[in-house]
Amino acid sequence: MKNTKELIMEAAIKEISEKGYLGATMDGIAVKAGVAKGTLYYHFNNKEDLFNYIIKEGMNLVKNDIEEAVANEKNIIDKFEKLCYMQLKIIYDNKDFFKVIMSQLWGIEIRQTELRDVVKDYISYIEKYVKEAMDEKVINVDDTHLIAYAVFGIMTSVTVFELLNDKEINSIEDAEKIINYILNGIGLKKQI
Amino acid sequence: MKNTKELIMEAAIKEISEKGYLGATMDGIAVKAGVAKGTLYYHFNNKEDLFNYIIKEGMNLVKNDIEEAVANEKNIIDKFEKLCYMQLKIIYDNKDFFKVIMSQLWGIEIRQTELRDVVKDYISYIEKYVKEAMDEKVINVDDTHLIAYAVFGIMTSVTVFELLNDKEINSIEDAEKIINYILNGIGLKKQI
Amino acid sequence: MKNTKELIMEAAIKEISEKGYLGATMDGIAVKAGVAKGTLYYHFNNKEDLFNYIIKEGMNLVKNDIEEAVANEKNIIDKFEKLCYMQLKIIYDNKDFFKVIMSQLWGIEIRQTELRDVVKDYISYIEKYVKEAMDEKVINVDDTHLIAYAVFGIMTSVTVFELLNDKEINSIEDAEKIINYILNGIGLKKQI
Amino acid sequence: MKNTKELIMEAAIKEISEKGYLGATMDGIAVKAGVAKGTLYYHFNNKEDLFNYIIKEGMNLVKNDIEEAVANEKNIIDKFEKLCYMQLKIIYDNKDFFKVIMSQLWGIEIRQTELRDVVKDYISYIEKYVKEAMDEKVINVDDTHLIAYAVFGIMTSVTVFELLNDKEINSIEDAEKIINYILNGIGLKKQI
DNA sequence: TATGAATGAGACTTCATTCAT
DNA sequence: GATGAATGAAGTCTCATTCAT
Repeated sequence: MKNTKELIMEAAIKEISEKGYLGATMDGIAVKAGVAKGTLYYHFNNKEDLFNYIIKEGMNLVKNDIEEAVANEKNIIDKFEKLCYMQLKIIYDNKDFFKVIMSQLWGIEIRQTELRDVVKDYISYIEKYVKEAMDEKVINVDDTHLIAYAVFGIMTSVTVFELLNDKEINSIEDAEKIINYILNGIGLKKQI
Repeated sequence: MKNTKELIMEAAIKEISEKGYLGATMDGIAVKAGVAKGTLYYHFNNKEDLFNYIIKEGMNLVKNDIEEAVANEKNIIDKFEKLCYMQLKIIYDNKDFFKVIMSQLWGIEIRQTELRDVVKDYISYIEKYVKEAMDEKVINVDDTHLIAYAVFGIMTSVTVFELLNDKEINSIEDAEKIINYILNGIGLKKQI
Repeated sequence: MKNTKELIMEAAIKEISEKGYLGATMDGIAVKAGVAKGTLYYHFNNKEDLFNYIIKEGMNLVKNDIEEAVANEKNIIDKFEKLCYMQLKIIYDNKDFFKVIMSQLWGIEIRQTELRDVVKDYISYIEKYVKEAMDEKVINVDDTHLIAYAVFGIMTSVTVFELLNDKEINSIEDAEKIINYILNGIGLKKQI
Repeated sequence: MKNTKELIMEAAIKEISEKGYLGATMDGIAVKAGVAKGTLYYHFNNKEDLFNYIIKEGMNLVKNDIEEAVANEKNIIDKFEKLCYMQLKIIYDNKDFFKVIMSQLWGIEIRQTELRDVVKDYISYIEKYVKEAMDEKVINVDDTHLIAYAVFGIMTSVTVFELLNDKEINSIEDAEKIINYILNGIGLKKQI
């Protein structure tokens, strides 16, 4: 059985994904979590704290999931493919969380600059694999930094896609199409 | 000399790009525009009207700019390249406007679903060229819809890049790198 | 006719004198002033600002009134008597204001240390006259600082008196009794 | 070793002296007492009960201390001097408690009118000695009531003094100066 | 056309109090 | 005796909107 803090986190992700950080109300979160408003403040200092907690906690889960899956792969090509696959899968499984991330990326508020640091961290993580692949000569790009962002951009476009088309693209074929596109773009050739 | 309505529009774009739609205040916009708060209500019915006006007006300018530039190109390859180039250029030139777009894309409020229609329209416009290129056999993809979104995603990743790195990538070389990546991904071969 | 800001000030003094700073509510002040709650925030940044404004403005009025009255007296004895008389009169005329001062003197909050600075200033002002009187040999005390505080204490005791006895002591005889007591205490001898 | 209820009382006096009755929180008191919040409610019905208990208990201790000391004196002059001395001493020894009293004297809440009754009681007690001294012709005043309040006012001014000057006046000389001033004011002549 | 004082609904937050353990 | 998670009433404050000038 879930404890109160977890209930609140899930409710907050749902609420913020729907209304954005400012549009989300503590009342709304409380109702969604099935607790009294005061309870939110028993577990978190304030709205911003709750937000930051969600982001950090959420990103940690994402990273751990990917790290674990990628670790099982042997060569860099499979690793990179797995990385893409896992990221797509995680976006599918946590659409609300990613909507929170994407909607809060823009702007000059402190919570947003902090959020950006978390995302930056994550993209560095992607770049690490891009570099590795280039070192092993299986791909050929001249700006790993830029490429890492492009990979991230394609990924997020999936969320945009779903948002704009009101339909889900969670079949394996769709995932493969996207991954193919990414791999093509960086000239990754499968070694036969 | 700019008229009052234009001053307000520019101020609103700046304010909303910094704070988001909800974080932006009519007070803040009035100050940035150098007019009294009441004046905003003389020119627009309310905050949402002002927002919608900005989006529609802004997107029209973007489309016209692209259409005009692309029209001058003869073959589909050049057209597609020009499309990419123009979109990057416009994003560079109107960063604040694109931040508004990106930050408001997510969520279930009416203004957001309306905004999404505008963006959907724009992506359809990209897809038109993808299809055209495929019909002419210069590229080979099996899901033009998905590809159009990926192209859009790469574009937006540029904005993310700048946001996260606090530096501008507005040199021609950077643009070319990105465009190359996009073209590679769809297997576009320059005809010699 | 009084302007809105004055209405708010008077209402705030009344409300705070009755309930203390924390017990006073912005709602209560708004009702007493006959304006909407938002109007308070149009004229003052927040509750603390409103409080500080009242204290500073109020003390200035008090000082000006005293200064003016004392200036008309020729010798130091008359001046000192006038000072006492004026202070009593002002306390009578502005009981609510002095209740605010007295109730907020104690405690470690910032607004309270700021208030204390204002009061300290005022007591220094009393001490100035004590010193002057000692220099002219009409009184004989060995610690003007302490005496100034004692004078202030007697004055405030008047407020305590009224508070505790639910009756007013605003007759001239009462005032003279108190003044006499003060003068006796410092050994001031009327020069015949 | 102190029992829990005593720990709570001391913590409450400290907390209320710092923040006032309304500013003091049950949480803050619990932390200062080193007990859980619920424990406060095991020992007291509610915040107001805790407050009233402190006031009554505290004032009883004060009165007993004074009564005991004064009883040892033979003639009225010594008694009166002792009374003043004891009161100053008690104020010095229980500054926090007196800050609570002084800060809560003003206002129209029930707890405040109850507190005033306790203080009124105490001042009557002073007046008793003023009357006695007058009956014995060692002092000469025409309004014992008013004088009792003035004496109380001078006493409290000591607390104000310390508060405003951030320094303690607990030397015997200081005490004597103040007592002298009081006695002078009422024309008490030491009988040789 | 433009202004800015005034409004009030609704948000965040605090905190005395309860109660199952 | 003692605890601390949970509650919700009530407070401060924000801000889109109105309207007389």
